[in-house]
Amino acid sequence: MKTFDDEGQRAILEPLTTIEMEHILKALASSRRLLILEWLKDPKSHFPPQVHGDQEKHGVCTQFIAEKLAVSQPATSRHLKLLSQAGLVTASPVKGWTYYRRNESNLSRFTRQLSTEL
Amino acid sequence: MKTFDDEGQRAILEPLTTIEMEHILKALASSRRLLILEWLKDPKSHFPPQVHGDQEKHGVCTQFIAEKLAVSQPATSRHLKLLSQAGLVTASPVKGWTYYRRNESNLSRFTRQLSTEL
DNA sequence: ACCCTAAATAACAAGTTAGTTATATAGTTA
DNA sequence: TAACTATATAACTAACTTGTTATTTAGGGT
Repeated sequence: MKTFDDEGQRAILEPLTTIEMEHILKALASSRRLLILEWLKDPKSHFPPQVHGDQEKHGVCTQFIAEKLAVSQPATSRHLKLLSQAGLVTASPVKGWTYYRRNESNLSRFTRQLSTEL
Repeated sequence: MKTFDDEGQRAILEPLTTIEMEHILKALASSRRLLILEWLKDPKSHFPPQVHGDQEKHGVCTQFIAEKLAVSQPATSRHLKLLSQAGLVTASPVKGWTYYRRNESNLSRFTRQLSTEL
């Protein structure tokens, strides 16, 4: 549930629950998943050019991430699912591919809240 | 290794390594350990008065934390060891007791770095 | 319809985490 | 020294995580 402030610009979000914070921390407590988030900051410099979807706009397909992680496609798929369930990345399924990109607003919402609550 | 700025006031610390960041995230990815950190913000309101060491100054003894967590003393000891190894709490062994208190500078160093790097 | 590709899911093995009880260690006190 | 207390460690078990390979699902192209 979210509301908007007077200017309707910045979303004013409910604070993340303790359980959500814990899920996010678990999602981040993995060198592989931290790497994925790091790479997704700048897809162009970390992944080969994508002939189908726009990397900047929709994100990077699972295959590319699996190759760079050097683990199997199913293992990669699970890492991405965990990140996605934690709200740290957004999945965009398009024509057989699934593209993943960072969810910047949730990432910063998390770090802001952690800074004040921890 | 740390150096100090011109006024010698605030410590200027080396940034935490990726591996240290990951250890901290793993230490935080536990509801039990998050609770401990929360309780240690205000020992007086969460623990019985301590006749031996000063709670504010040295921290809270293992027993009290074990009782409040409602898990065994050894399990509690391990949780505290993980937090301590991650640098998030400081252990002060005094006369048979070990007191644990939050390491505020490391906690804020971590949240600051996470905010910029994540 | 058939084949091909990408991704997700299922089933399983290996390693890690988190709990337990029992024991060892260290300091204090009678 | 012996007894008592607080904590840490050892040994074990159960549950969770993370990897694998095999299979299923879903789309697109011929």
